[in-house]
Amino acid sequence: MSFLKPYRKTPRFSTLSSHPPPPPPPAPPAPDINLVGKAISILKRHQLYNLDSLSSQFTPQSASYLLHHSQFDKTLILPFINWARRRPFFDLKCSCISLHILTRFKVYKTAQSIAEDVAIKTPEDEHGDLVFKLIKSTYSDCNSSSSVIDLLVKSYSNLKLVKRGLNTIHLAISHGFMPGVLSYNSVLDAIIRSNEPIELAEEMYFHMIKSGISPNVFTYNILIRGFFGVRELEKGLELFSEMQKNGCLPNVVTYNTLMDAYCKLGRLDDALKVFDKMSVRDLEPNVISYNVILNGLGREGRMKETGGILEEMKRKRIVPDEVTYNTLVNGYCKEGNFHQALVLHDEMTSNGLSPNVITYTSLINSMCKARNLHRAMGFVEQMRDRKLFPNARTYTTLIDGFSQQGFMEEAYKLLDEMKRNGFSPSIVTYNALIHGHTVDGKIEDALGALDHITESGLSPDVVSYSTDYHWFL
DNA sequence: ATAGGGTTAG
Repeated sequence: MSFLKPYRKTPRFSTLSSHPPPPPPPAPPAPDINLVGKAISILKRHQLYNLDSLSSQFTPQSASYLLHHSQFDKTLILPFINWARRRPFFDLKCSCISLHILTRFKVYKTAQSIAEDVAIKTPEDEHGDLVFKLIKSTYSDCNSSSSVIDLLVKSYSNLKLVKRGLNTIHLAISHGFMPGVLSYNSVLDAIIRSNEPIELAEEMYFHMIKSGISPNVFTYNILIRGFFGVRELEKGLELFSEMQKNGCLPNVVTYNTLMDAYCKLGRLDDALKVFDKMSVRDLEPNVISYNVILNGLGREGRMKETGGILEEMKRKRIVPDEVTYNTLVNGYCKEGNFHQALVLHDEMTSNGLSPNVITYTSLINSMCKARNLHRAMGFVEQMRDRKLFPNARTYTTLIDGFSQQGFMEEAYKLLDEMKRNGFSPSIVTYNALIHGHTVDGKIEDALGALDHITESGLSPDVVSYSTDYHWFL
């Protein structure tokens, strides 16, 4: 990981004949001490509403000055930050000072939200150097600690800005800071969620150990999910035993992760073995454990066995949640048992749970698959009556439903509506349309839809081409 | 303050 470029030496002192030294940069305008004094006294009297009249007089310098001056007065500074953070004078430096203050007072939620705003507002800071420099230069004046680095890395990771997260860790270390386990965990999670090569996650894992940070149960859970996700079961299982060797006990999340991974690989029986192992280890399965198993049964067309599982949940007083019902509704839909799906849909409401957009998307999908578009649209109506609105997946499901039967005009109307409502069509949406044109026999339109993919910044995938390919045969 | 479950295409 070295980006060393050949270093070109420039003479430290230029020749006598050269230009005079550049003038020092202009000093920033001084803070308005008067204004700051007024603002502080308003804050001391808790008259936040009176601050608004001063808003237009504040400069970044005055705000920084106030932040710095009153940084230890918690009841004064927190309201000020909340008031100031969305105002125009609240610049990058103000944000950084606030991050130090907020993490010192453990007000992580606000801190993270400010850090994310900063990240979004500085897209040119691709590697996070600019923000890091500011954090470092304000660090000691704010009596900060390395946890501000954790917060920053976590915020980058939340936005899947992997490069910035990774580079911030490296910058921090090379400047003598100590990123904690949270920095590593969040960046590992971001790597895996953004489908970066798993080797990168592995490299960071080794890096954290070399830097003296011990992985915890979160670290292992994140990595196990990552390795199973790319079908590297041996590596995942290796970590599962490694964690125990290192004295880190797997928890329910670890077991649920393993079970779900097995289910998604079509190995329900292995998932059930893991389930049994849990009770041997004295760990109680929770509602998520059961949902994972129910979903696994549904995927293999074994809905008959769900009854026994639900019984067991009842015995153990584990209350089915929204996800449990959605899983069951979806399972019955896939089996073509609409009757049972609707029974559960009703049971949901009578148990105080509300069917949501996912429940309806399952039902709509099964109606589309049964080629009953009328009933599919009926469910869309029902959704609207319940103040639920189709999401991108619902639209894609409907577009596919209409396309499958060659109703392309309706399909494109739905595409329009989808865009109007702020959803971006995905590659799946376009592939459904392409397939539709092979149904209605309009090859030019199929190729046109293929063009729409690239126009919208996506790239066609195997499905796009294989759909087309059938047509040329 | 970080980890796990449910909806879409050939």
